[in-house]
Amino acid sequence: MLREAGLRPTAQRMSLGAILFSGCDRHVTAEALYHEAVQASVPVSLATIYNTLNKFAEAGLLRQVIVSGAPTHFDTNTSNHPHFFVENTNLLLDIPAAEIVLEKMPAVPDGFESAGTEIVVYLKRKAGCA
Amino acid sequence: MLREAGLRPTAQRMSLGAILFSGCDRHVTAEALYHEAVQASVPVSLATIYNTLNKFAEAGLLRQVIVSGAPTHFDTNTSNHPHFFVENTNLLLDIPAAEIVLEKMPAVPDGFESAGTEIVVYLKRKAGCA
DNA sequence: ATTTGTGCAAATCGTTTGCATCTGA
DNA sequence: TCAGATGCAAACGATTTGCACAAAT
Repeated sequence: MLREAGLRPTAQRMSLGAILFSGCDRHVTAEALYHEAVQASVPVSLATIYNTLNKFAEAGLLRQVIVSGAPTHFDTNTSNHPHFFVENTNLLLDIPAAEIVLEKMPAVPDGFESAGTEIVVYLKRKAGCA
Repeated sequence: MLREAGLRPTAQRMSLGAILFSGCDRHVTAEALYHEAVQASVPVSLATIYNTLNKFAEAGLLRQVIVSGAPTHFDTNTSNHPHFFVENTNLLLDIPAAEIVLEKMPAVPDGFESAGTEIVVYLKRKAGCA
């Protein structure tokens, strides 16, 4: 899988890949993945986590999701789908692509091409619910 | 205007407000607004710019726009509209709300309520165009 | 008189980088 | 052998904060 993506299959990358891709789709931050790796006794540094996540994203294995007020998240589901994000938490949720439909895409200005669309619906806890 | 928003009208806030709201709709970063203010001989510190932008946003006078790979932008157009963002620049553009239509909004999970939707279409320069 | 904002510098957070070392091709 | 990856610690950029002072109610 790494080789196919043009990445050298090193020990760390294989271990991280196993954590990320062996189960269901998931969202991680660098920090969270680092803790998981440490707990799984994967010898890896935080810097390498950042490098690896960025390489994976570059190679199309992961999708970067930027949200306001939280560190960058990476999504193992690389399809173009929107997200919910709960404010003041690290909770990022997929929205099934079917749940939201763009009626019409805006015309891209001359000389440019689209490099992807990000849609994030911010959520807050309803008043009264602890 | 400041008073209506529940903000104390100080000299700095009035000057910054004048820069932001006297012309057409615009997008600024803290750093950019700081330089503008300095050039306009407004005595203000960068920390105050940040405070002011955050207060303005909180009060609903500005809208925060988060983009990947650039500092936070603030939009004087507080209506809920999507943006183009040109990668590796600070160029943020409004997309008229009419240009994009959501067919269907995703159901908000139980116990939460929506706090706003962000839509950003990332653009890159077309290959071959310097 | 009291509350709130300001300025500065220092602190913080997330992330990247320089460099020496190691490792996979 | 040698490009590329790793680890560490230091550097970094954007933003926030603590505290003394000033200004607004």
